[in-house]
Amino acid sequence: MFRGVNQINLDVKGRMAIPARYRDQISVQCAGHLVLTIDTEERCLLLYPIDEWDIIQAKIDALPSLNPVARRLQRLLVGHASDLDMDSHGRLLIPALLRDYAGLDKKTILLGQGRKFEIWDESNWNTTRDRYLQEVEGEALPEALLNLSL
Amino acid sequence: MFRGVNQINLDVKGRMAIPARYRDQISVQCAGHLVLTIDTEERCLLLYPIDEWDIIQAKIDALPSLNPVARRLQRLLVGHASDLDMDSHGRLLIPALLRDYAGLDKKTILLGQGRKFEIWDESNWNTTRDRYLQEVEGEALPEALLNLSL
DNA sequence: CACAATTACCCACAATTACCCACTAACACA
DNA sequence: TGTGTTAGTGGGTAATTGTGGGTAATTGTG
Repeated sequence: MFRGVNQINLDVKGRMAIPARYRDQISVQCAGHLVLTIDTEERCLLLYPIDEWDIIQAKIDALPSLNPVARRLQRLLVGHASDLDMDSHGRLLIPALLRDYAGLDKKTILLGQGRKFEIWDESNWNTTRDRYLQEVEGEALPEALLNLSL
Repeated sequence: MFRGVNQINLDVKGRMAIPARYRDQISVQCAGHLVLTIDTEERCLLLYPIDEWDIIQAKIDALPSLNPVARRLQRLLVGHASDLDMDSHGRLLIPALLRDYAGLDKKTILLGQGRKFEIWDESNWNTTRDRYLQEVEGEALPEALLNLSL
């Protein structure tokens, strides 16, 4: 289970150094083999260990391909999915197209989200997070959440 | 069960010394392995023993991830959750991003809250506490609270 | 087939963090 | 009130991690 925020600087080549504390787990789980794709709701990227991605892609493939919503998901998610490998220093080269999609330049945020990571442009993340903090208050919570005691 | 207020000074490296009376329980319960995340209502931090946190994260993970409110909670809570270990002197290094979120500089408050702790900037805590004292007067209590005998 | 652009691999330095040690303050007990 | 013990605080050092950049190999393009 991945969690936690990390501020990471991309270098001029567009490489992102994965924080050391995640590397062991990534090496064990998927031998450093990851898949990066886009998030369809927000301008951020999703980073999956290959084994987790395979499960997701299987689900997407199983959707009825005549359904337009399903087709759209297939094109967006599978279409943008890129295979990445960590280099010897635990870095990932983020493909230029995906960098553009998420508006990444230098300062980026890596967000642990359980089975996957999210990658955000730092300023985009800050504004989005502040928006979330505002919105969470006073909104109708789904029933499952009402019983959540933190 | 943790309880009580403690005024604690962070040192220049951002470390917080856990009061000695809590250390034994923390060591026994979770071998000094804790998780720190943000509170979404107030600008303070929540500190959980790892076993308590695992329960919470499992609940959050189980929420439907297409529900926007659930997504937001996942991003805020899991996204900010950082693993911390007590050092040999019972201190925790508070990550810089979380320190910023809660506005911690030197004088901080550690608040025992049952299964977890809360960490506040001291002046923020004082104003918030005073506000609470004001608000409690004359407010309508939910039924569950009316039957509470203190 | 040659050239340019990109990518993979490697090395070097800078910054951060983990670990350890030392000092001071607080407290309990005689 | 003195003494011993524990807790709190500060900081030094070594190892690890983050960052930058060079060069060779590979790929794409004309």
